[in-house]
Amino acid sequence: MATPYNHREIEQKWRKNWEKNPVNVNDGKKPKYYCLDMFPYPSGSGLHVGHWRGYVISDVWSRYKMLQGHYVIHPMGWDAFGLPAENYAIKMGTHPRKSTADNISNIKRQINEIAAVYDWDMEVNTTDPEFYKWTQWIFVKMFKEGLAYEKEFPINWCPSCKTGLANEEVVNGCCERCGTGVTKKNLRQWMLRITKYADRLLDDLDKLDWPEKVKKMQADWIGKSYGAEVNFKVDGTDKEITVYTTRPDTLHGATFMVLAPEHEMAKELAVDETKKAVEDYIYQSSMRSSVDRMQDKDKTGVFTGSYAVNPINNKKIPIWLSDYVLADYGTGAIMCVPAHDDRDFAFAKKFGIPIVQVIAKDGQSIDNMEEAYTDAVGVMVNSGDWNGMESAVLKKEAPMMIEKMGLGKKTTNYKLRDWVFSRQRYWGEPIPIIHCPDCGNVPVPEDQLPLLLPEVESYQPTGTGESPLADIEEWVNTACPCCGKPAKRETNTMPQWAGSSWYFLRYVDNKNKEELVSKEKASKNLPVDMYIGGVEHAVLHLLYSRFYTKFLYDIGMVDFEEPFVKLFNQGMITGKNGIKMSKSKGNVVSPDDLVRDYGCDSLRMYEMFVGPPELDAEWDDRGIDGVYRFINRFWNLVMDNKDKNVTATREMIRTRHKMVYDITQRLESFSLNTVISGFMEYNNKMIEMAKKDGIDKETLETSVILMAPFAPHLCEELWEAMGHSESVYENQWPQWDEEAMKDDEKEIAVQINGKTKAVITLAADIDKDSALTAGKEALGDKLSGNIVKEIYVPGRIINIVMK
RNA sequence: GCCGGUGUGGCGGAAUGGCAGACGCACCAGACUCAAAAUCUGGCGAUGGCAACAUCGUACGAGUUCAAGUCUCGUCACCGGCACCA
Repeated sequence: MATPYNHREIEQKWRKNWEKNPVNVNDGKKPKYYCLDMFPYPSGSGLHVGHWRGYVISDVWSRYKMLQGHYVIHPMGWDAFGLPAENYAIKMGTHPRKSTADNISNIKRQINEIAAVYDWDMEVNTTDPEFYKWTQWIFVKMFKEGLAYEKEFPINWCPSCKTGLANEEVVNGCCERCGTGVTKKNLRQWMLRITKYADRLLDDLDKLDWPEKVKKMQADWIGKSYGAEVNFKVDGTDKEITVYTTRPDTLHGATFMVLAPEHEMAKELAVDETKKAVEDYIYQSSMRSSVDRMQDKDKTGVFTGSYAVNPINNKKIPIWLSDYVLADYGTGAIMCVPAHDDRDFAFAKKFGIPIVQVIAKDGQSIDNMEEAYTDAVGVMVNSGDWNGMESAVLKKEAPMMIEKMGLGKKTTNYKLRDWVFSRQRYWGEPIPIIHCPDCGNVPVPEDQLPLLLPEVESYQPTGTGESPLADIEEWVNTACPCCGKPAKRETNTMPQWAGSSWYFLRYVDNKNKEELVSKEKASKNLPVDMYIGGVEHAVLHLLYSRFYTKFLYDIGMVDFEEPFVKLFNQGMITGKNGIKMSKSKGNVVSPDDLVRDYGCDSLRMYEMFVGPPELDAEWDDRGIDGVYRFINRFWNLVMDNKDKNVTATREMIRTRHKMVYDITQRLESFSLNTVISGFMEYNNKMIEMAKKDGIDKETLETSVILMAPFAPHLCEELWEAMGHSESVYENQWPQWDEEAMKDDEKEIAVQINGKTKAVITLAADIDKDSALTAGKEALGDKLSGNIVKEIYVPGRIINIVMK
């Protein structure tokens, strides 16, 4: 018996060896492959087995690509700005820089336990001034291009985090981070004009090899719709109100109009009798939180006292205010066609407004509509010249027709809003803008970047909704770079997304003092070939990164428009009953003990074995025993047979080629759980063969190479034990030969009417007639009655259909 | 409400329309052992039968097919996303 498997010794040994002789080196000849992990926020609680899974997936993929002859760019870094460190600072008085550094060193130690081929020379940290210099630089560039602008308007405000939020950060009316109900607050904010890129962000989704689900989520978020803007005159005045509608075909059915309470004309439409009610309604709406507005589906509203004129039929229709109309979508005003829109219908019913049907469903007009008919299917009625037209046709043509008639114009709309980019917090990149009374907003000159984040005494946001930076007078007061007169610095900081929107560019040139990334290195190493991370970033991070990349493309910094060619979202590892692992739930499983008891290789393989990588999986410690046993059996098989000089039999050769084929196919389709079960199956098969005739060395060596992406220490050790002085990663990924894979004989199920009655073994190349004859023979007595049909699927099945 | 996804043994899960349950966990029995652990061998969907075997079985109901976990239609359940977007 050979030495038993000792994971501690082996793993220590190879860690040291790899440090001296790295296995993933850029010799300048190999083609590059950029495999990127979503970089972590260095939280205080460290890594659990769920984080491991993602990092193991990307490392398996990286090592597989290495074996296919690539130099793999596989970096890691830290998304280290953000609220937790700042809140910790408020509570404990520790500077975020200190707690962040501590967390990073702890997590780095844990990540090293994974034994991934990360290249730490490429490490980046978003809070490093040498990094955020460029985060600020991009902002200055955007400002100069007119993409960053200031605006005062009611933004999403989290009362608990005491900061403004982007639309993307509001989930069901609550703060994405802390879950507190979001309110509106009127504040001066920095905005990024992401809407200017809406069409490109939408259209370029087609180019991406991403999960359809994520592409759809992004498309839905951008929310492009086609329709028309129609102008309505306010009766008795020369004022006009413009509405946006996707259903201009129903224009004749518009019997009232509703404005958002925040609409600029809301107040002036009130007449003496309605003035008080209108002002009350506007005030009440402003006080309601988003959650409130969303939960309460019951329509509220107030009549302004004014009327508009429907331009298509000159009918007078009342103008109402209601908070079901959103101020920041379309024009903040809508025409209401209660017969063909659910919300308008509910509103009209509640307030007794007439309902006029303009599309006849199934050619019928309905007298007392019970619900709105929202399909654009049917013939137009009550619609003047449009009567008799098909609604579906009219829906497409109406925008152009309306434009020709001079009633409005054809237009498109998006749900995507500009990005609220400023935060009233300390631990983020200072926005490099100086407010000068004479020159207006002046960016900090590029040669003066980075604008360092100053020290503060208190991290607590100020009561006025300003950042703690506002309290540092000597920092705030500065000279205008333009005219030299006294001016004030912007005190807001950037959101956490600022650094993560471009970090993947910096890895490949992280020490460059002159440029964000040199053009040469960018075009040589990017874009990212494979991006691996959780699906929770399907909208925010991925959309922002795409936006930044397109901007950098436009200003000539990079020569690609999409940062991530391929995307893989791994599922979450949960505790029992699918409960998310968290410190507060007490169900966090730390990898540390498992690595100690079973070894890194066993944990890596078990992480892959728990289930399909794209699905969530409940963690169960017990399963790792199975993987550990498998590794031991494999170890013993190789160690006991490596020196026996067995000549390969036909069966051994066949098994080897089949193994290469199966494992490669499963890897290519990212079915990593079945790769592991495949190893187990072939291991069982090899053990069985070894018992009979021994096993040849080439088959053993092949299996070691195939397993190397999954169990690196084990495979290096076995490879060395088999007499090789170079690393197992010096090999090329094995190839299979179709001919060699072919079986001589096949087991064929013999069925009557689709039910298996016998199983026979036939020569693989048998002809149809002989196969059927053999099949019928095997059935014997069971074959009674009239044979209607005989089916032979080579290598699989014989089915005799009888009456 | 709309849009996705999923539904298979006690459990995790596997099956290019072709023998459902690979592989593993747990469990049961046997071997080894003074004994236990470890290891090895065998068993392990349900019902009936001593047995060979038979019947049923992939959420539920229809359908297409020689053949359906897989394709089509409908229903239910759970998960995820969006949610008054005019």
